[in-house]
Amino acid sequence: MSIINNIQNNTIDSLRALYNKSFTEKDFQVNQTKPEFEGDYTVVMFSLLKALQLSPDVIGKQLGEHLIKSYPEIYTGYNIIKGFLNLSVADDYWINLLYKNYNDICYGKKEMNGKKVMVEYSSPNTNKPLHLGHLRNIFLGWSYAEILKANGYQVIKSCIVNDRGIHICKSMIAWQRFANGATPQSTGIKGDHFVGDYYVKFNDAYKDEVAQLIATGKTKEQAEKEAPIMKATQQMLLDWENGKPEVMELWKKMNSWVYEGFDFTYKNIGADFDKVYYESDTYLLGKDIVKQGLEKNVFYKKDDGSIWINLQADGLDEKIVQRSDGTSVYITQDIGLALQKYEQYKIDQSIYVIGNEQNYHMKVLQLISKKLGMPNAENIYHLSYGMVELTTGKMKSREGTVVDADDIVDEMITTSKQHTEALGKVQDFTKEELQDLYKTIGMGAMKFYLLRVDPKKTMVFNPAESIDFHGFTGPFVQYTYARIKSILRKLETADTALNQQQLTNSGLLKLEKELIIAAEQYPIVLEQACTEHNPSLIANYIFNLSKTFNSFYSEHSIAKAETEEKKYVRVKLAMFTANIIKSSMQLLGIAVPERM
RNA sequence: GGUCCGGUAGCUCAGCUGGAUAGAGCAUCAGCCUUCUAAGCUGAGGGUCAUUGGUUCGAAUCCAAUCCGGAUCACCA
Repeated sequence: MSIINNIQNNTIDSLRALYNKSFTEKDFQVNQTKPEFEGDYTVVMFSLLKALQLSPDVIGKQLGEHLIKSYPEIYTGYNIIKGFLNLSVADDYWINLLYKNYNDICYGKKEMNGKKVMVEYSSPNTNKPLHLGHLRNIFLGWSYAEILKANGYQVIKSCIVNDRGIHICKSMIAWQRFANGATPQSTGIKGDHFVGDYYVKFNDAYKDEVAQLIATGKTKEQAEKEAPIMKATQQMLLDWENGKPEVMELWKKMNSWVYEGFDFTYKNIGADFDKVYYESDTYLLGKDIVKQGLEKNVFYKKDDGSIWINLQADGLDEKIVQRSDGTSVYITQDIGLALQKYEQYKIDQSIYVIGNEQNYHMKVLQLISKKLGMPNAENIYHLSYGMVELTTGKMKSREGTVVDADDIVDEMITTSKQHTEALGKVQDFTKEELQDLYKTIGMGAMKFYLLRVDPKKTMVFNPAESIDFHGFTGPFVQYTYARIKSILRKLETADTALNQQQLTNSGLLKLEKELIIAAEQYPIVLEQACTEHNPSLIANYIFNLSKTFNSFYSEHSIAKAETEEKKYVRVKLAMFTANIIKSSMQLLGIAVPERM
């Protein structure tokens, strides 16, 4: 049980004993005491005054005395300032906590709870390579899936690949017309970039054709509709839907190039999936559901044959679920897939990591699912994240300001190499060890940078800041870990009798206690990150823990502690910190080096 | 126009289920390496928490209005 829980329970019990009144933990707040006051944790008494009809001084005194008397193993002192009851917690309490947990690599994690959750993240189109926005999505989804696991859930990581549609046909048409049979192999260009280049070529050619048509006197709308390359693309989509062999073959070939490229990137950044869905398999799903919905009068048919749902009673609008020509729209397949996920895996929760531009769409999806009475409708959760912008504004593919995922990853690794070489600390590393280290640090910086911000907020990507390895960064935390491991290695060889030290009680120094208190909070943070769908809580926490350790480290020597007993405590403290850093960074997808 | 999200230090962000004098990092300035890794530590300056009103013992936090920025409201996905 956490210290805060203890204080809440003890306070409730004491108040009942003292005043014969019942309170819950919601009736008063327990905070960490501000550094300028004496004490470790504080009970805020203002909210109790009315119910008890007593002054804060009286309540504080009686409550403080009662707590010390009833729980001497926890509370050693108190003081009252205005309505704040500041409690001092016994050093033994902290030391026991330290000894109990310092070597537990599962500290903070929960037992399996029997619940199954699917987390869908990274839903790429197969006509363009991944970019910075995808990275935020992928890191977020992956990390949140790991946070769920640490909180006792069974997790299925999934991905839906948007591998069909008009946008895919665009790159296919462009390849047919402009490639002269070129392939990623023949050009040496990574498959997803290769295909993406033809998508760009399509748009260039399309723009030219539109301009020419306008020059002949057509309006812009006419020109956009009539441009031959666009017509060819639309024809290709029809051919695809009819399964025309040469179109299918080209489609398969070009997608396979893209997948090869994606696989490389996913592997490079440490993303993985348990189940991959393809839109080409799922786009027809949902039509049966539409039919059933029509019978149940959830949907209705307009005169032209199109099928709709009216969501006006829920504050939304009418929404089409099937076109007049009988084909399905985006939302239709999503309804189908939502049901399929449930039926295939019997999941208790279905989480979608998707950008906030689709907030409306996801709201509609959930609402329709509910109205259809789908079993999992209540448990659909949209983990909505904000866009990544540049210091110069939004990323726009048309203006070529999109930051490519592979490029930025390479850049981070190169930068970490330069920093590391400049510091000259790891000259005895082998080539392979160096490569590993550069990647660990570069990826650590990148992931931490994208994960440290509250997911739902739009964030600004500042290139100079992202490659900074000082302060609130991944490498700062990694460095803290490496320093601890360095100390522990030396002590291991120097002093094997360390574990035999007996402990008397000589009290904890301020920074020692601060560090234990910070470590004690990890399980709460881990749980909070889960319930709030927010990995940034972990990033913020682990930075704070690392900072606390670094202050402690510079102030007090571990190896040359004042006494053997102090040394013993500090070694445990260092191990505790290192274990928490390692396991929490793992939840962010960030590795920590033994040396750097 | 409707709906949703946001506005906190020069910049990037915490804090938002109301609590003590609003915090970090970067940048700027001043210190600290013969002592466990200086990718570190210590300190200084820097704020009308968008504005106005309300709720109360107490508001960056809750409510209302206003201003500014963004997203979305397709027989696109």
